[in-house]
Amino acid sequence: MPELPEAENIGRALSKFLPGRSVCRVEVFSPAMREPLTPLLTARLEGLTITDVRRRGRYLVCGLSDGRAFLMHFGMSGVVRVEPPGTPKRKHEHLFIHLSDGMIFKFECTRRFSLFKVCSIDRATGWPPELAGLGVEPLDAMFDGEFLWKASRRRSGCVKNFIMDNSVVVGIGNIYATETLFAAGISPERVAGALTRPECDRLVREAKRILLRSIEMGGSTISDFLNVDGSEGKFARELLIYGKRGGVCPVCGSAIKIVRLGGRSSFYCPKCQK
DNA sequence: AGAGATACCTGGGAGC
DNA sequence: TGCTCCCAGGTATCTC
Repeated sequence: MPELPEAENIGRALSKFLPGRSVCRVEVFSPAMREPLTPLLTARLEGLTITDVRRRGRYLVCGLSDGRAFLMHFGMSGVVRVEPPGTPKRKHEHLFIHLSDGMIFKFECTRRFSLFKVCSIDRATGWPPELAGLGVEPLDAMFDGEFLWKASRRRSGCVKNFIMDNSVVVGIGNIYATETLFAAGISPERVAGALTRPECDRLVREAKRILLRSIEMGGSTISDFLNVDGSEGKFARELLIYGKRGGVCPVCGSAIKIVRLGGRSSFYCPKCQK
């Protein structure tokens, strides 16, 4: 499932391919994902050139020559492909954008949690208004131990839900939150407001390390721009605790426990994580 | 304001 | 084999 590292890699690949190409025609096959796709057909995109591709959290923003942009989010199952004409349409491909060079930009989403819409760009922020309210980028220098410590004061919820809160820090989903807490030796059930300053330092350090490692691993799976997918890449092999139902801790051998937090399964080692 | 629950959606797996 | 049920996930929205 695409999380921040996947969005980063898809964005990097698309930023080498899309800018400079123009939209010839838009084809919509399904009425809705997270929002209806039909407005794309009346958005008069034909003739507009894609100017740039930027990432914010798990969103990608593709600038257009008229000052507007495409806003994309991959939900859980979003896949982007660029293919030549004649390639058979897959079952869950909901949108084709025919480009000036004949290639077709395709958006696939099995579970329809993805977002694809045309939006404006706020002059003050340089980003779509839809993205106002997002928290800091986890790889930004602003995201440090002091930031996390201050942001967590008087927060009574558990630390796992706190670091997954997109209004605090963006792009840390269930998998990376689980792995980060394991690496930092902090129980997912700890009250966020009770974290110590050194614990916040560890959390931030491990989150950055794991995200960067995952970006690096995913990068090598994108060999060309004909198949820019959102698969998990090789990092999935390096998961130490996420999804290890019935398994044991790779550090101490204790049985891995599962607790449901915020409606999501949280794997942790009761001995290594306090 | 913050926290928790719920809905959205589909495919895959378990259990009968 | 075929049916039902549950689970996975991010985000928006609702309630308390």
